[in-house]
Amino acid sequence: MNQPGLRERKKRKTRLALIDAALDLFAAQGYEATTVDQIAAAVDVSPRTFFRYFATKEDVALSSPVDGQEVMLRELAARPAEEPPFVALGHAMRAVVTALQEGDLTETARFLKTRELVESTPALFAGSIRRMMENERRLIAEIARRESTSPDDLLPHFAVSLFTAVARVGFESCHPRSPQDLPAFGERLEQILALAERSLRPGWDRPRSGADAARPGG
Amino acid sequence: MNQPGLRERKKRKTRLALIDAALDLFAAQGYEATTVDQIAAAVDVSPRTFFRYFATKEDVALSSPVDGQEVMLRELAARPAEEPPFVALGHAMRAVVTALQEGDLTETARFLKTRELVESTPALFAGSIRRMMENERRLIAEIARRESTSPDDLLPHFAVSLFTAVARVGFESCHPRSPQDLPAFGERLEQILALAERSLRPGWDRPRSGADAARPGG
DNA sequence: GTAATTTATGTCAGCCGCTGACAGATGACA
DNA sequence: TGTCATCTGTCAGCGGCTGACATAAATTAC
Repeated sequence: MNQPGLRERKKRKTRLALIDAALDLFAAQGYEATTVDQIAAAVDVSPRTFFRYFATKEDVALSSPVDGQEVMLRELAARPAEEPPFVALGHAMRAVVTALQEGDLTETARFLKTRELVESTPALFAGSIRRMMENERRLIAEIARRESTSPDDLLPHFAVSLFTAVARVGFESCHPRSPQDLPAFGERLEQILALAERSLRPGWDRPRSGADAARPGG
Repeated sequence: MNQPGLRERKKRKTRLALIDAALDLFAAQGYEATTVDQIAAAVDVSPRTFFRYFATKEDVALSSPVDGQEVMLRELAARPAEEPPFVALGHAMRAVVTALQEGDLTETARFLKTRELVESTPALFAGSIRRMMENERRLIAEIARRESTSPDDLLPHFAVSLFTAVARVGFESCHPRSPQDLPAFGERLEQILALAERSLRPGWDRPRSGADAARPGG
C-alpha cells in the first residue's frame, strides 16, 4: 500500500475543506463580500495558512476548472494522429463532459458551483478567462506537435482559437446548474460543433503548402 | 466657441497626465512594482484624487484600448446593411487600424505602450480580455440588429466569437511597438482574415431557416 | 523509543489597493 | 462680490497579501 503519509493526507484534507468552505461562503454571501479570514475561520485555520495553500483568493475559487483543463489536454494527447485538429479537440472536450457526468459527484458539484460563481462575478470571470488562455498555449503546442508544424504557424493558433470560441459560446448559451443538466449541456455543445463544422470548409484545419507561417514578435 | 470651462479643461489635463505618468512608470519599473502613490506623486496629486479619476489601478493602464473599442463599435454601426456580419466586422477593424495610423500621434503612442504592457503583465492581460468580452456583447447585439435576429441566436454569437478569435491571433502573432509597425500589423490582420475566409464556407454568417435559435439560461 | 531533522502552522507587523467622511480650496454663475 | 456647486486633500480604516520568527507536529535516524 503505497499510501501517502499522514502529513500528506492532512494537507489534502484541509485543502479540500478550504475549497468547499470557500465555495459555500461565496454562494451564500458573494465572492467579494467573503473575506479570507472567514474562509480560514470556517476551517479552523489561521488566515496565514490559507495563503500557504492558495496564492490568492481567486485561486481557491477557480481550483476546480483547472483540473478539467488538465483532463482536456490529456485526452487531446491521446487522440489518434489521423484526426484533424478540430475533430480531435471536439473529442477531447466530449471526454471532459463525460468525465464530468460519470466522475466523482462531489467533484462535479464543485465544478458546477464554480461555473455559477464565475458567471455572476466579473472579477472571477476575468481570472477564468486568463487561465483558459494560458491553457490555450498548451493546446496550440499540442496541435502543432500533432500536425508537425511550428507553434508559430498561424493554423494551430486559428484552430485552437476557433475551438475556444465554440466552447465559450457553449457556456454562454447553456448554464448547467446540477448534474442533471449535463446531458443537455452536452447536446448544446454538439449543436454548436455542428454549426461550426457546417460553416467551415472540409480540410480547413490541415496545413497546406506552408504558406501561413509566421515568426513570433514580427 | 463652445469651449469647455476651465474646470473641465483642468480635469481633462490631470486625467491625461495621470495616464501618461502611469504608463511611463509601468514601462520603467513594471506594473505591479508601481504604486498608486507613485503615480499620484508624479502628477502632484493626492492618492485619493487618483481614485476619483480611475476606479482601479488597472483602469489607468487600460484606458486607451477602451477608446479603440468604441471606435470599432461606431464603425460597425456605420457599415452598410448588405454586408454580411463577418465582412462588416472586418471592415470595422480595418477602420480602427487606420484611425490608429492617421490619428493623433500621442494617442497612438499611448495605445502601443499599453499593448506592450498588457503583453508582459498577466494581470493586465486578463483585464484586457475581460473588457474585450464585455464589448463582445455589444458587438453581438449590433450584429443581431443588422441581421434582424435575436441576440440569443447562436449565429451572431458564433460570428463575433470567431471574429475576436481572429483579432486575438493577430495580436498574438504580431506585436507592433511603434507607429511604423502599424502597416505590417495591418497586413498581418489581412492575412488572418484571408485565412479565415478561406476556411469558411461562403454565406456561413448569414442566418438560415431559423434552426439554430437558442434560449438564454437553457 | 527517543533524539534529531524536516515541515506545517500560528502570530505579528506591515505594505498596498481601495473607500467613506469631513473640511478646505477653487472654478461657475448671478 | 458673494453664493453655490464641485474638486481636492487629509485622515482613518478594511481587506488582500507577504516576510520573519517561533512553535508544534510528523518523519527519519539511531
